[in-house]
Amino acid sequence: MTDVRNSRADVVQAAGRLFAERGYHGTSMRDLGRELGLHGSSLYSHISSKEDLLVDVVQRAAELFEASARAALQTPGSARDRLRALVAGHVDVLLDHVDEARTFLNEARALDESYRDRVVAARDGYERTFRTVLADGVGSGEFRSDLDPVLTGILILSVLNSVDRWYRPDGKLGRSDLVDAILEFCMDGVAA
Amino acid sequence: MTDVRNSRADVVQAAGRLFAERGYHGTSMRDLGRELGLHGSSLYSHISSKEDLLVDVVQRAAELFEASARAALQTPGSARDRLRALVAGHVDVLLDHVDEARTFLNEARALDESYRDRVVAARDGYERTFRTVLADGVGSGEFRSDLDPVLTGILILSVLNSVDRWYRPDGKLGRSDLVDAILEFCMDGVAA
DNA sequence: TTGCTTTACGAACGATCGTTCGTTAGGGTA
DNA sequence: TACCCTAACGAACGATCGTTCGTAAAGCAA
Repeated sequence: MTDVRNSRADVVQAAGRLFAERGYHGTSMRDLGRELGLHGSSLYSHISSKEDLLVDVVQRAAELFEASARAALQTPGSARDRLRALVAGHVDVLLDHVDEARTFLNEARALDESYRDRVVAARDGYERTFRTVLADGVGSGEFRSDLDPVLTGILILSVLNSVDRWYRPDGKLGRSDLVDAILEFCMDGVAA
Repeated sequence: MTDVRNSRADVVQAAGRLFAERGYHGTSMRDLGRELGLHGSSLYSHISSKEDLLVDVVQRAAELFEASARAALQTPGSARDRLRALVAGHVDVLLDHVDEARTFLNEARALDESYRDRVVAARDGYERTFRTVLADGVGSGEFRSDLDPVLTGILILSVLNSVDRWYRPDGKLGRSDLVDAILEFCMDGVAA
């Protein structure tokens, strides 16, 4: 009844799950097959290599982060509002797509050079979005004038990228509470 | 001449380097041998299994972090002084022993259950040190009374554990500048 | 000198790796 | 009905994995 056959998307999703949990090199094609109730060799009906899977997962995460940043930049209002949107968007991507995000953050080194370069470029561009908003806020007088946008952007992203390591959505800390807490922790060092 | 033969410590150190760079599963014994100018099989004159190496590297990092925390706790003065010592000590361990620290933080999942449990316990104890100092500061009125020691400890450690991902010691930001910047970023959200 | 210990070699082991290939089962379309 | 295409099988490939073993060279102790 319900589809017993798998699609390429199913394979990519399961790959993201295992790559995030055990790492790319810690996941064999037979492991991945077992996750879907398949033989390892059957996966090649959907993909052409294991690295293809990693590329797909990482690319998907990159797109999600980029889309989130683009949306946040279009938030009307102050630089602080845009920073808030950036942070909230990052948390959303991280928590709604844990596997892809984790793989993006931790397993990109397993890609070979050309793909890895693209990941680094994506990461740089994303980080630059934070820097830009921070610099805007400094320019408009919203943030402290001696704030270093580069360093502050890095520190905020450090906090954000660790969220999935400790946050449990079933606890008493709801997601919006989480975003508020992070903003408070970071913004207090930012406010003018 | 200078010793041409390797000791167990050499092997463990090289293992830390490769595990940090490529991950445990991404490093073969023959890779590790090549790093030392040896055949893969020769490593077994020094160790009894690959996992032994991971245990050694991770254990060494755990000891370094624990020793740093113990020393910081004995710093005389205010809670803020002890927090400063904790942060500076963490940065020192992270930057002076990058490979062990990175492996400790990222590759513990490759350990089998009993060892992994011990790493988690060590991590919890270390985190508890931060919580304790933060709670002390709240109790003494140094830090904001509504500060959540658990959450704040996690956020500070998030910043700290990412340092090795971006900090380059040859840049214009010296190590003490780095510690100051982190403290400022975190403490502003902490001060009463 | 003789002998012991440490370190390294290099062939070889079985297991597992990513992947290929010929085949088959089944649902959708004509 | 006949056809085709997708998804899956399962055996098998060569490569590499962690590891074992018998051996040899070198330094130190007797």
